[in-house]
Amino acid sequence: MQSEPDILSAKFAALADPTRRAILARLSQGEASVNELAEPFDMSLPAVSKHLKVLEKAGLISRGREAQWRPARLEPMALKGVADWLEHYRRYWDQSFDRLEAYLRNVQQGKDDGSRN
Amino acid sequence: MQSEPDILSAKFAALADPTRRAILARLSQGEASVNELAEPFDMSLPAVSKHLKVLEKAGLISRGREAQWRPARLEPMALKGVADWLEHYRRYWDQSFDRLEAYLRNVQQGKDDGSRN
DNA sequence: GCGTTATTTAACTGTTCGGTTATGCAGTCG
DNA sequence: CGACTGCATAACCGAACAGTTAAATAACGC
Repeated sequence: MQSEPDILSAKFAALADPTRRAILARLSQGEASVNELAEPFDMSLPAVSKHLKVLEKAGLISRGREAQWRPARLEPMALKGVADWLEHYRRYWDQSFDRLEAYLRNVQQGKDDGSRN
Repeated sequence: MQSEPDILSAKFAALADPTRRAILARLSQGEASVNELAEPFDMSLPAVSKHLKVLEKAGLISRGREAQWRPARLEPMALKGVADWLEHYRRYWDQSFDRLEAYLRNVQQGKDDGSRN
């Protein structure tokens, strides 16, 4: 049932909410029930439940079942998918870093041409 | 002008659209005008203009001004911000990272047990 | 079965999003 | 100047989003 089109968009969208990122941070320290997850937030339980559903549809978490609890746990490989997308761009910011480094070297030598900022 | 609250959310939200990711991919090969960027898409120009504004507000691109063109260029350090957030979770998916970490700990203690790899 | 706890679903609401068309505006060219 | 190019803004629209309260479901403990 994960024939979702454009799962990457779903992941990014899920991560675009601070509440959901906080939930992931909490889950990185272990499973938690909905009530536990909701506790830090000034928000109704159904709202948290909805956030969990978004995270689950994005594959970022999965849910278990223990008696009347439905613990959520992190599904880290989903985050790897995001990281893999980003990796393609790493060379661009590393390269910028290199240029900045070169610029700073020049400044230090009193060779700043003033062309930047 | 980047006093935006929750810039990370803005970045994730900007990345959550396949059109915008395609624009970034295009820009990774160099600056481009709005018309050039819009060309591959079955979409009006104002729509693309809006996407660019979203990307710009997220800091992912910046705009120049050359005569009547407003070329967009990639702002890669913004992506680094996203990568840094993700990095915190790397250990959860990357087994070899754990091994590396353990290895480095051991090296630092001069206690390398040679078990890497 | 009954009450309690944990969670989801339903229905509703205001806001944001992604697109449209129409219009405006800046800069270039003749 | 006036026409044309490149792009942005305005106004609008339907769909999706993030929240609410109220009701339903599920599993437990008596």
